[in-house]
Amino acid sequence: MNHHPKPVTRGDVAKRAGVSTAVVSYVLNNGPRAVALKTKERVLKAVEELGYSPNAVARALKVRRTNTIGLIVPDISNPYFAELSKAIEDSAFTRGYSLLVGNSSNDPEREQMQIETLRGRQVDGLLLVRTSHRKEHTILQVGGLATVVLDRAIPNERLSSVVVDNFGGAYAAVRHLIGHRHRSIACIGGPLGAPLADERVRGWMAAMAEEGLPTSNLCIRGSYTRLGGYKAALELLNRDQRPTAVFASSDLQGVGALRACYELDVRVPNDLAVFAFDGTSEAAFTAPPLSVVQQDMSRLAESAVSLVLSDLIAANPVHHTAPFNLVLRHSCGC
Amino acid sequence: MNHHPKPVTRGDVAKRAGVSTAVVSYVLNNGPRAVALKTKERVLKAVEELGYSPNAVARALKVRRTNTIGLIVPDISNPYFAELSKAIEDSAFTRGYSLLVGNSSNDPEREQMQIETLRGRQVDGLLLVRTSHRKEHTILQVGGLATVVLDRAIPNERLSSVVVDNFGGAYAAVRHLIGHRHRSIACIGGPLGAPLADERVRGWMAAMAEEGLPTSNLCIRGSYTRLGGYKAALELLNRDQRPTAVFASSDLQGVGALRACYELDVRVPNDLAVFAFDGTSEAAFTAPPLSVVQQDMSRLAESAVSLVLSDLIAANPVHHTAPFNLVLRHSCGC
DNA sequence: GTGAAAGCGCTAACAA
DNA sequence: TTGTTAGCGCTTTCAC
Repeated sequence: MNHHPKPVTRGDVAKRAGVSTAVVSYVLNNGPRAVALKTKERVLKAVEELGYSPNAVARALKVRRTNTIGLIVPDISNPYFAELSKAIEDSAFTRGYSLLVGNSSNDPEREQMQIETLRGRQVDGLLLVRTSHRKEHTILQVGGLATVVLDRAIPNERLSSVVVDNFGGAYAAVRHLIGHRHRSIACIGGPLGAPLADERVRGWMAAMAEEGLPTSNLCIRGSYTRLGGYKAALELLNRDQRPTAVFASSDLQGVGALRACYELDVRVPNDLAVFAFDGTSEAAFTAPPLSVVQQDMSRLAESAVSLVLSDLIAANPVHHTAPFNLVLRHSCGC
Repeated sequence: MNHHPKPVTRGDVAKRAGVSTAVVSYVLNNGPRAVALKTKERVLKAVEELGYSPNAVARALKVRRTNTIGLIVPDISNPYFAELSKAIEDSAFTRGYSLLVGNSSNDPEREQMQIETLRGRQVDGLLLVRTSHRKEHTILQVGGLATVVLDRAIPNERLSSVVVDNFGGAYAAVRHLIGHRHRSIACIGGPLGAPLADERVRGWMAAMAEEGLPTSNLCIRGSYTRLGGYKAALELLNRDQRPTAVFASSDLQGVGALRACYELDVRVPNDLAVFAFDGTSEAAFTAPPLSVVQQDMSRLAESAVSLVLSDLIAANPVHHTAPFNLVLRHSCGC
C-alpha cells in the first residue's frame, strides 16, 4: 500500500485525453455542456487508464455543497440510535450523500462541539438527537445550518423536527394492557427533563386517567438504559403491592425489567405484563419476547433526510410526526 | 433558520480586524508565524463579532488532509459494530478527526462503492470491517488509501489489521466449559467463509480435540444474528442426543440460543450451558446473563485509529492482535 | 463542441 | 511582525 501516490488530477486526465479540463468535467458530470461521443470515450478511457478518482473536497469547495449530512446522537451504541443511524445512512446513501457521525456522549458541551465541527465541515444538513442531560442554560446554537431534530422540537428554537407519536404510542400500549384487565400498571419513564420522555409518561397517564386508575407513585423515572429499567423494576417489584403490569418507555428499560423479573422469579407475563417502547430488534429476542410500540426507522429516517435536504425548512420549521405500530408478542400476555 | 446567510470568510475577518488574511490564519492556526498580542486580540474579536467559522473544506483542499477517517461496517445496527463505532468515534474525536460512516449492508458491491466514495472524499484513513458475504472473485480495491481492516487480514492484500484473538478467545471459552465437566459441547459458528468465523470455530475445535472430545456434527454455522443463533440452537436441541453446552461465536447468536432454550423449556445453565463471543452490553442483561469472551472495544478502536493515522502502515502492513477477557456470568454455570 | 480562465476559502512560502 | 500571492482541484461562464 502506497501512502502518497502522487494523486491523479483532472488536469492529468485532460492532457492524456487531449482535451481541456472543462471537457473532462462535462463528461464526468454529464453536463452542463454536451460532448461529442468520440471525445467522451477518449476521456473515459483516460480516466480508466489513470485510475482517476475525482476529488470531492475540491468539488465541494467550488459548488458549495458537500453532499454530506451530519448526524449527532447521544450514544450510537444504544441500539435505538444504532438502528436509526443505519436507516439514516441508507437514506443518505441512496441520495448520494455521505454521513458524518458524531457522538455527544450525552454531554451538552460535547454536543455543541460536534455541531461546530460539522458546521465547519460544511455539511448540507444536520440531523440531531439531543442529549437528555441538557441543563436549562445550555442553549443549542446551530446558527444558519439546516437542522432537523429527531427527539422533539423546542418551539422557540425554531428547529424542524421528525418524531414518532410518543404520546400516542404510550397511550396505545397502556390501553392494550388495560384491555388485558390490568388495573395496576406502572410506568418506567425516561430521565426527567428529556423532551420525549415526558410525552411517553403523559401517554401512560392519560390512558390510566381515562379509566380512573391510580398513577401516583406508580411512575419511576430513570435513564434510558437496561440498568435503568432493571433498577426501576426492582423497586416496583419489591413493594408490598406489586403492579401487575408495567409500561417501559424504551426497549432497553424493558429488557432491564425482564432481567429483574428473572432474578426475582417473577413470571412474565403471568405475574407481570411488560410493554416497551421503540421496537428495536433486541426486543424481538428477549425471553419472553417483548410487546412493543414500534417506530418505523426507515420512515423516520427517510422523512428526516428528505426534510433536512429540502429548502422547506429554510423559512419556517416544519414538524413531522410519524405513526407507530403496536407489535404484540408475549410479554404483554397476548 | 436561514439557509444561505452569505458565509463569512477569512477575508471578512481580515478586513474587520484591519489585517491581512495571512495574519488571520496565523492566529487561528497558532502559526506558523508569530503574531503580536494586540493584533491577535483584534483578530479574535473580529472572529467573534462576525461569528466566523473556518471552512474546513477549503482548508482540506489546501493542506491535503481532511482530518476525517472513514469507517465501513456491514451493519451498524449490529450491537457489536455499534459499540465498535462508538469507540472509534471517540478515539477519532479525541484526535480532532471526524468519522464518515458507511454501511455495506453485507453487500460486497456496495462495500466497494463505499470505499470509492470515501476515497473521493479524501479521508485520511479507512477502517474497514468487511462483509462476510464476499464471493471469491470480488477483490477489495482500496488502492493507495491507508487502510486497517478490523476483521482479519488477507495476507496477499497487504492490508493492515487490528483484531481480537479470535482463536484464543474461543479456545478459552471452550476450555472453561470443559472445566465445568461438559463433554458434549456444540459450536454455533459464523457464516462459512467469513474470516474471523473460521478462527473461532478452530478455537472450539482445538479445545475439544485436546480433550479427545468429539466435534463431528457438533458445529452448526449460520449468520451472526439472533435468528441465526436461534435456528442453530433449535436444531441442536431437537436432536436425540442433546449437547450439554454450546459455544456461540457471537453474542447475537448466544441471545438467539437463549431464546430457543426459553421456548423449549431448556434451563440455562442447568440443561444447557452457554458461552458467547464479543461481550456487548446486551449480553450482560439477558436472562440468564451470558458468560462471554469480551473484546475491549476502546482498545481495539484506539489501536485501529492510531495505526491508520500513523505512517507505519505505508510501507508494510502491520497486524495487531488484541487480548480478550473472559467474563463469567451465569449462563456457563458459574 | 471545445477551451481559457476566474475563483470557491484557505495556507504558507516569500517578500517586506 | 505583517502582507502579497500562488496555488490546492474543481466547475462553469463566456468566448470561440
